[in-house]
Amino acid sequence: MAEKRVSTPRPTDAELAILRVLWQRGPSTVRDVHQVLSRSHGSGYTTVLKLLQIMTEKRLVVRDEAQRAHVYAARESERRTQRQLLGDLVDRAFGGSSAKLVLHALSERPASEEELRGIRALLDQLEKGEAL
Amino acid sequence: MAEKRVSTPRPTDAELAILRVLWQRGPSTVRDVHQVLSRSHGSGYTTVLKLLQIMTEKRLVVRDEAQRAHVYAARESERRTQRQLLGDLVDRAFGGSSAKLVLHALSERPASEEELRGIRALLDQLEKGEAL
DNA sequence: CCCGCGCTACGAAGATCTTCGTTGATTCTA
DNA sequence: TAGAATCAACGAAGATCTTCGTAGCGCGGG
Repeated sequence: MAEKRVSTPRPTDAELAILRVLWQRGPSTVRDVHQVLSRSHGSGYTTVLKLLQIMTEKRLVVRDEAQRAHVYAARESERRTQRQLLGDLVDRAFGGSSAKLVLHALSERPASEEELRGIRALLDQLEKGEAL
Repeated sequence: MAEKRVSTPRPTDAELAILRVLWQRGPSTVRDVHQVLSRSHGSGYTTVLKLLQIMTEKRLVVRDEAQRAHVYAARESERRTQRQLLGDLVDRAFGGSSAKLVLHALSERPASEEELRGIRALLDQLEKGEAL
């Protein structure tokens, strides 16, 4: 008897590239996604199609077959997926400490003034013990 | 003609598990690594050996063959590897914005008072325009 | 001296990922 | 309406990852 996947698996690199297009454009056809990706990626049409078919099986995306050109949409929000990926990385490489990760991230890639203000605001909230 | 890898590739999950043992224990034999991993992982001895051999080819680790039981050590520091993994994730999933990642990380997993102070200190430095 | 144990090396199998060619069906158009 | 364009489906190939069985070597104990 086959196991039933309880949660969506971690998207691979190619799958994440597709998800980013879907998050950015909203529900899209294979052609839509392919045209965006072909610029940066150079991947063929049927490659994108196959990926989307597999992602449908994996339940990373949902497919609307009402029209001849099926319309795909990301199943999980960008935000939620980012959190999952972060959680994975924290566990796999940072021993579970998100603060360590934050320090690395900030020292690696400078953020803008405005972004830093946003982080300070969040710190303030956290120190007040407020839940998010 | 084969291309010469200019930088070490991104470690896979299994490879990262081994690297974490090496970072924690320092230079170790296959047996050492295997004993640590077999508790949590259940992986066989020759599996760990094979991984370490491949990681040697990929230059993720260095091997000292002076003794009959070779001694392996991580080639890149834990810190540097963590930065690379973070940079990858920022590019692949966060559109290059490390600030977005920080916000997610902090709101996902609360940090301690002391850790928050560390982050504030770093923010101060960044706002003064100091390089790191 | 010789056997067995610990160790490396090798190769192969199975899984997953990524790619794309081909086929056949549907829709458009001249 | 016939041919062209568009599309989903399928399968297969090649790459990488992970696993482990087996072979072969050297060392140490009996």
